[in-house]
Amino acid sequence: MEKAQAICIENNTRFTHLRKRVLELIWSSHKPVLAYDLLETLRNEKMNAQPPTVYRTLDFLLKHRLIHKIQSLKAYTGCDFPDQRHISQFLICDQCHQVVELDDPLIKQVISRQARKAGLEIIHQTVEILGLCPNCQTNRPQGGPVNAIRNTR
Amino acid sequence: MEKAQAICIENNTRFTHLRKRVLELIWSSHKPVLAYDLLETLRNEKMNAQPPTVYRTLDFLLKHRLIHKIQSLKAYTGCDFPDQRHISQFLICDQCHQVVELDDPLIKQVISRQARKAGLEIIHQTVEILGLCPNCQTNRPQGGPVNAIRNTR
DNA sequence: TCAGTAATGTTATAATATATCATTACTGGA
DNA sequence: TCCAGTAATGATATATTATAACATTACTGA
Repeated sequence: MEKAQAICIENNTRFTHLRKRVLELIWSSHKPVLAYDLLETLRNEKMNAQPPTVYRTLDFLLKHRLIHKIQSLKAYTGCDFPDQRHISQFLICDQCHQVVELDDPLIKQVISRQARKAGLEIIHQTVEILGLCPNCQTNRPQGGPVNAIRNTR
Repeated sequence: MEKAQAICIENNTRFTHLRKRVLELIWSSHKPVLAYDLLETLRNEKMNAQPPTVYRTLDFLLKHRLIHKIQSLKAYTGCDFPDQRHISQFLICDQCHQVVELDDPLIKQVISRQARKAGLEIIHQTVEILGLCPNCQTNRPQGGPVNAIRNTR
């Protein structure tokens, strides 16, 4: 939180109650959070929120690299390394939806190299790896092998 | 198209008019297509389509690996190598939205290795690299550098 | 203090996606 | 050929995710 505060000061912007609260909510969840779940929580706290309230706040937090969006889950998760610029990769458990953030230089480098070889000037890398986490591998549901192709929600 | 046909026969399922037409539409577009754009096209062709018509067909084509979904664009694109099982990476131009499909074994291997190192049993890799394609690099819009963080739509 | 801007409130609506049940069309066996 | 069973599609409704546009409030710095 102090880091978030510091980043806001540095960027000459305000770390308001709303922004702080949303960041807390995202951080306190052990899984990526959906925008409308945040909305509901804020409403329960009598914060009189509407969808734009949430999406604006999420945009702010994304812009200042305090959170990430997991595209394949349409969900938002805290950034583990807010103070250093980095490119993340996400390991997503298909069963419990827990997410691990990697900051793997090797993956980053290989992707960068191959993309540039193809002539692309890179803006952003989205790397989301869906699978079963160690815990869910042992507690499997019915036992059948998981189909590799599916919509991830 | 013959390959699509063959794949359906092999999987003991039907390559109906609807499925064929949707696949044609996706293939004939040089960019990833949105579901509701497909819907509109089908309706213009007097095919009397509703959202489930399109999404069911997309699910079918995804399941049989005839198309891919680009998560960060919420759009669908033809698969360049439908007959061989593979893991794709996508190079997406932020400006013209053109997409190139890579099937890069090195990226695949590095990601697999690092993910397994973290204990994940992999189901699927989503790798989407946003940038500027060679053509759009020369025809830049106003000249300013592009912000690295944004919502990709 | 007050003007300018940043942030939030408010209303409405767009865009994406799925659930459910009804109907039609194909397939394979009697 | 006909019929039963299943695959595919039709149809209606609704859920979920996200943004546009304008009004109001709250902070900041001269």
